[in-house]
Amino acid sequence: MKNLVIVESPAKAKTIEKFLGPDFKVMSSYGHIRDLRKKDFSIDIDADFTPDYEIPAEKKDLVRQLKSAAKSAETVWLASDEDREGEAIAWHLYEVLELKPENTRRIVFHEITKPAIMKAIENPRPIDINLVNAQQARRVLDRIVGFELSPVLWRKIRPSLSAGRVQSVAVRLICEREKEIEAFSPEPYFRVNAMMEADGRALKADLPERFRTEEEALGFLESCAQADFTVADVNVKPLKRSPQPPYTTSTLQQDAHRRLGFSVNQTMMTAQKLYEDGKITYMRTDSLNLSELAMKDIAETITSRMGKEYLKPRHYHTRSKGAQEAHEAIRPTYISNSTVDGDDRERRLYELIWRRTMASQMADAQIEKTQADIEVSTGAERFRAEGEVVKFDGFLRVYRPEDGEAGQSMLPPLAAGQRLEAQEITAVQRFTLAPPRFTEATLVKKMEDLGIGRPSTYAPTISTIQSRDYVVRGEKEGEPRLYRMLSLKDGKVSGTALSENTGSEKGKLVPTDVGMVVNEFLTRYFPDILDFNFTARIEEKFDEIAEGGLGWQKEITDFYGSFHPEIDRINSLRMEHKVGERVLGTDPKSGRPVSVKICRFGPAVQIGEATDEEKPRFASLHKDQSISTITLEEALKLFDLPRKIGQHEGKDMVAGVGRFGPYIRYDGMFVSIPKDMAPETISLDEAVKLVADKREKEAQKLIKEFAELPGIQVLNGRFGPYIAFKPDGAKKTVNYKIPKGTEASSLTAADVKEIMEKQDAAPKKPARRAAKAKK
DNA sequence: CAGTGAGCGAGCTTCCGCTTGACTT
Repeated sequence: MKNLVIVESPAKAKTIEKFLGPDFKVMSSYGHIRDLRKKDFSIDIDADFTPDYEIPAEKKDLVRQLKSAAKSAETVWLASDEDREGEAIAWHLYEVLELKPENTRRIVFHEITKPAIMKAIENPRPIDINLVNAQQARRVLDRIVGFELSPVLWRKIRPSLSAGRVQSVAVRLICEREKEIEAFSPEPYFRVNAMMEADGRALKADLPERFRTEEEALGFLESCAQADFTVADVNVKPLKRSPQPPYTTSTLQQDAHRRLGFSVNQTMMTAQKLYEDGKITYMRTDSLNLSELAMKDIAETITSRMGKEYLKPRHYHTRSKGAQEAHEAIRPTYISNSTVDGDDRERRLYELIWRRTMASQMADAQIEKTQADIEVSTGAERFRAEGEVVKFDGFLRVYRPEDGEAGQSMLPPLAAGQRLEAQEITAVQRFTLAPPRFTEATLVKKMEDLGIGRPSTYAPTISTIQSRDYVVRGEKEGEPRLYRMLSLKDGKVSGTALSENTGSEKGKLVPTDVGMVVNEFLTRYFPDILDFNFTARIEEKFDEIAEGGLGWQKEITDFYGSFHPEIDRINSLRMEHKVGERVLGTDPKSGRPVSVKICRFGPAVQIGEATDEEKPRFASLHKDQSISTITLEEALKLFDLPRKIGQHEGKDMVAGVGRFGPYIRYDGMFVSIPKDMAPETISLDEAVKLVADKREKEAQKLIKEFAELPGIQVLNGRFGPYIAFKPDGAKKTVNYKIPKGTEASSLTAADVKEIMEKQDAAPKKPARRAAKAKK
């Protein structure tokens, strides 16, 4: 083999191989091939922070293949991305594959086009060890922060918690926003608008002033009853609107959320599919750049479809902090395809990308904005009517901005001095708005603004803070709120009370008690790490390392020198109360103190102290309760459960609330209590019925068992029939799936045995680190 | 969420950034 080219992504490898011809074999590293060992700290502090790298098990096979390919190649071309991580990947490849300097070349290209790649091949350079060292500094710092901070949380708050340079700041943003919302009290005001008529044509006008009270609003409406309305002046001015740049990961996530209702994860999965199918360019990017070739194609498409007056080639420059711009912006690979095959999501996301890309190279929209002020004869206030006429649609032809005034209607022709007829004037009560909770997409935007996280980590970070129980996607619908509406029609003012929904948390990111407590703790004791500018500041240091002006170990030594003593200090602090603990008062029955805090299994109430003679009693908070708001009464009420409802056939019937919600316990079995009943009030009769229903269901559950296979049952489960096996004396059952197309009721003992053996022999898939890992 | 409802206590948990798997029970 003559040439081996190694890139990071297999989809990229496939494309490049086509450009390069038969003398080149192109393989992929699938990202990093080596990292710090997963479990241990893996940094030798005493040996100048020497990292202990390993090839993860799942990469061993790949590395073997790369190594043998490299051995038989005359020249190896390391073509990983041109950024810090890419340079490190090249270096790790060089080391691990034991490459030789004389036949190794490092090349880079920002766009996957034949000329760009040919040019790269003609301009190889050595591996930039300074850039590699900047990556090592980044990697080592993140490990130090994460692996020293997290254990502090285990000791002081709860096991298995996590903290890190990125996730902890993300949680902080959400917690602080929540505190702003809690501290906010909405102020009512009245907003007035009018439906008017000019020579038989309707127009809408608003009053720029707001009224603070209903009395003031009423007074104004009443004064309007006798008033004349006259156009005072009409102001027409041209307005230019320009398109937005093409998508990056972050803006695509935001726009797909707003316009298509996609979660950040959905967007990334869909984009990944489009990328693998060769329909769009790489989807994890912070670059606004379009290749010359793409610009040319887009220009041609615009010209041929819409005419050259719609074309305006534009180059965009990124403003985002820490952008590394190793790729292009996200764009269609072939702009002439305005749609693609695929499922619904793929088609919609593609179309969005196509529109935004096209628009980014199109002419400004020319708009004529008309503004008319309307005098009220009885007072100084003036109504204002606004209208827009699009003189030339430009980029609006393919992409409409979501927010903003686009779409305002036209006004009928108006002239100064013209009299208008008021049809109806209404004053509607509104309320000042608290700052909005973050959605996944707006959190990503904020993180990008702060330079925290990278395109490849936005979606995973959002998953992490949710799987750690720091943050949940809100489910509360909000509450109805009454508001007043006053209306002036036919000379009479009438008032109505209306209701609207407010405070909905649906789909918004809401901090949990654990999230709040962890955030309070970290911001108090580690303010430097939690500072919104921490990442930006160390990025400057990493840049210096990359430029060769600073040794990476020196930088890490400095950081560790100030960070680690703080860890020791906080660990040794003896705290009288647990972090986040709130003392509610005393239990009137026992006279012992009552407090709420984060316990091993989450937020809980505790009566008494561990040092007391009698052991403390515990009760978990309900899902809708919070450490910060629960009262003593509510807390004590939690100890009313589990409650003995009575006896049935000589056995106790007990109601309680567990990890999976309200339940009835009877004769060693548990039955969930449905939503329309409560454990506090459920009657013995109701409970008996629930138990009977469950027993009946249980009876239907068993499809088959076999005398010769003890402990094995064929059962009817939530997802259909399955085989359950409980080894003798074991606590847990092991389940096996029944192959598709097999009738469960006709299974024989031999069939079952065979299914089980087959699945036992099948290789287990590597454990996924997901939310399921929790107990 | 293929069963379930803490507390014993040994041993475990944890970071960020590159990449895609093989699954839909």
